[in-house]
Amino acid sequence: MTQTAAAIDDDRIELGEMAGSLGFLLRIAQVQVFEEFYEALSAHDMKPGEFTVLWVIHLNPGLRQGTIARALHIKPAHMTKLVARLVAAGYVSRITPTDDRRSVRLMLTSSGKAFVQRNRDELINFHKAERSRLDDDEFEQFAVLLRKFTGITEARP
Amino acid sequence: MTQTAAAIDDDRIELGEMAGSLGFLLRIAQVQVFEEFYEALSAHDMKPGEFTVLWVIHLNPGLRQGTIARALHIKPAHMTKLVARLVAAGYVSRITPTDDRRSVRLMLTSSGKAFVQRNRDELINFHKAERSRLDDDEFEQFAVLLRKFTGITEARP
DNA sequence: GGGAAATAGTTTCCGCGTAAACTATTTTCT
DNA sequence: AGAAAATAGTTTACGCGGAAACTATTTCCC
Repeated sequence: MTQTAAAIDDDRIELGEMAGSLGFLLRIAQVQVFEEFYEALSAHDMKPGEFTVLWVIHLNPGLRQGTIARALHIKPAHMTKLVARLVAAGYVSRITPTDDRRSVRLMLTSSGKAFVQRNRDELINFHKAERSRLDDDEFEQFAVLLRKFTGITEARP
Repeated sequence: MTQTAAAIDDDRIELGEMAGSLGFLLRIAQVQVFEEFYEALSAHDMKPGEFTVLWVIHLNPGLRQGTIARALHIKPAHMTKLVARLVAAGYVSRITPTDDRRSVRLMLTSSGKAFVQRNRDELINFHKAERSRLDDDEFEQFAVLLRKFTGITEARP
């Protein structure tokens, strides 16, 4: 019997083995991070996925739209719309190269560069140790394990 | 200049400091876990959030719907629909207690109990070390850090 | 060279999850 | 007691993200 005391009194919830489930824990963690991100960024009217794409274009100008989508686990259908928003916002320009007219290569506009420059610290590193329940060492270890778990190394293998 | 080589050759993406962003890493990790979960569970026609709720009801029968929602970071509006699906599937019954007729308390039906019993291992512990890139120690350490990061201890504080 | 297959991206349509407004009930305050 | 405020959950309307089908272009291969 895993069952715990009656629990009809509220706000005392037994999670049991669920507290050992990575799927569950990751979902909660992600929601929390997302909420913080939103709080910090809603002023800029930009969503996490959008800034991530902006950032990757910043570091890899001229990459094909689909390549970025694959790396960030964004589905093509969504990528089309996401890029359209960034273009509409004036941050990104799409270039169809002559050697493969099916594809689209992405660049930052000067406005996009300025935005990334202006917000890089706030948006990328706002998850510093001091703002979380982890100390510096734990924070770093956490990031290491996340990278290993996801298969992300410093540069894509 | 953080910028890396031209990168017009595809499939070699520079993530830069993004690889140190918890928000980014958590998103990728969550997508991967979600995909595995789906693969394993689409046969049962059940989504992660739904099973989580089923599980929590299993461990805490008679809890109020809103209490569960808060603990699992599910918004009330969504909770209503999610519970409706579980009721429609015959797994959950809703009880309006006489002492507070605004509230709804949730119980598993016998069918719901059977479902949880039948699928608990597959659905909760399918993320064992052998299936991930982490070894046993790393896996456990990862879970510990996730719990600390999210503020989830064995029993809700 | 020319049709078949593959590739890049887009469009259409749909479900999940949310915010905001709403209903019903209970609690608080005077 | 009775009005005002708080609480529980629902309904409505909407945006994000995805699957499937589609268009355009390029590559394969006979």
